Amino acid sequence: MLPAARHQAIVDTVQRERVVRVSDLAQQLGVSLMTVRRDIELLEEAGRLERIHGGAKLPGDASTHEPGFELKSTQLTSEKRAIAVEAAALVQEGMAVGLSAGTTTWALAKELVNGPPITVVTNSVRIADLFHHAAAAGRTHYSSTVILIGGQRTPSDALVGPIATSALKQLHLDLLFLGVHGMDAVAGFTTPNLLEAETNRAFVAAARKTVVLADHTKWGVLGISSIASLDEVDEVISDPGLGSEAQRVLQEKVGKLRLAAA
Amino acid sequence: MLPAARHQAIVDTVQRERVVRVSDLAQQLGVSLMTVRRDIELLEEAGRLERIHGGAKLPGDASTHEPGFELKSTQLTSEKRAIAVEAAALVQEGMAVGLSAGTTTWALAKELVNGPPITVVTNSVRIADLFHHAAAAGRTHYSSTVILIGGQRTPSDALVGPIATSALKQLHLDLLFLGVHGMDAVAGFTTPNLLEAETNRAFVAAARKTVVLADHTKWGVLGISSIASLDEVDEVISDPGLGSEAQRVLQEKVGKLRLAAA
DNA sequence: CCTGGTGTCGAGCAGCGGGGAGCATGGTGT
DNA sequence: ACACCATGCTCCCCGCTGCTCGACACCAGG
Repeated sequence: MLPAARHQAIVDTVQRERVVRVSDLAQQLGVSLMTVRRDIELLEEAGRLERIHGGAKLPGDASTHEPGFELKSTQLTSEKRAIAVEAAALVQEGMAVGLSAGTTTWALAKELVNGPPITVVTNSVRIADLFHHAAAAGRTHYSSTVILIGGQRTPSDALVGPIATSALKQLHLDLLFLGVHGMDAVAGFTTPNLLEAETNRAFVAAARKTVVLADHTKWGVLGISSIASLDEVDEVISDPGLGSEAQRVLQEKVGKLRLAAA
Repeated sequence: MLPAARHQAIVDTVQRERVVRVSDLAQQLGVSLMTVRRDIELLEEAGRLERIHGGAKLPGDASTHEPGFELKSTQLTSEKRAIAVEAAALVQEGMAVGLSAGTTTWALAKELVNGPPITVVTNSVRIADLFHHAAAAGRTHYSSTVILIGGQRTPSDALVGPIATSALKQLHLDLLFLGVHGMDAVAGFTTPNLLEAETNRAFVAAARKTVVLADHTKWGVLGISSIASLDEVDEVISDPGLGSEAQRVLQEKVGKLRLAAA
């Protein structure tokens, strides 16, 4: 067994198991404890793993095992927050408001819990949680009604599938805020998750007015599945980082474009 | 068990259950109370959880000292667990299993995450969370499919209302585990929440076989709303604390009564 | 409001298992 | 044959763990 191959095997194991002990590796690879320790020392210097007492673990694994959400929700917070504030201004007391799953809509939800009482319809467990906890803590005088659409849960905490779409068919929304993964001049609004796209299409169908929330980094990004073409939505809220060409296209196709200053 | 793995397990448990007690963690992880306390201390410094008397909770979670966290978590846990273990034995790989909201069904869910892969249908956000986190942590080889029924959220974390009932009409369950607030010779199985009762009736209608989980303290308790009469369910699982008169009635009306020894 | 009982918390100490330095050995390339 | 490198071994140290005991928090009863 060559050292390089052994190193690779160790890294593989750590990535697979998240944490691994020196003694297990030694037995599994048929080498001594010392050798494994030295390997781990080297690999730590190379930044491929992190050494801990008794073994090794993934580097920087101190955080949650859902890297997507936590990371994304800290990224671009100022732009997202500005977009959320702008969007919240569209909401009036008593409205039935739809919120798709996503980090930008989540930022909006954080604004809305402190706003006037409304009826919220969402397929995001996290967003429903947000309102639920706010109501439980009594932070809002009159609490909003939250309807969580059912279905199967995706890794990004969205509920999708036939249950979700058929539930949406029964509902009518005054206003839908849609988070997207990408927007493009020809492909329109897209997401990488097929099931989520289907659910979002149902959301759009149920809403009288659709507003897309997307920061400027979303322009030109294509997910595999289309949610809607540009002219199917009524408004886009983005931020001033959006290129002038993108602004022109959106202005023309969507009709209404709002740029939220951070 | 490596410290890092243990820390991860603790954080997972806290995120899944919102509140955990030191003693439960110690037993579950096979380490001493002191070790768990020290781990919790470290994890608190890292901001991954918050320490409370007797255990730990999610950081920033409003459900600080709900009236009787102490009480609720210690009360009847052994009976509930015994009932849950007994119930879990009825579940076989690939089944479509319904779980109503409630603490007893939640205890059952904790058993089921480590069991064979099944399809779970529930209206409890907490139970869905449980499976979701277990799957994300990769603790189960083949993860179960979880369908969360939508609707409005009650204070006890159940999703109810027309959305929930209409979603249940589309589904068929091999087996339903129903948690109830009270059972009585004449009133049958009852709950204090009208909306929850309606949803639970929809659950019963969707299931080919219904099993009620209820510890002995539920006997003679009446909620305002009836879910089902005694003869409408196929089996009751309770504990040996159940009075002999109650045993006789249940045996006669339900047909099958199982008492789980703690 | 006070008081007792139960259970939890924290500090200190001892045992144990893993970590690291230095040296001997074997295998390989020159 | 020689030099070099990787490996394994041994001894000593250190961190982790569990135990014990005194202090404190929470709950129940008067």
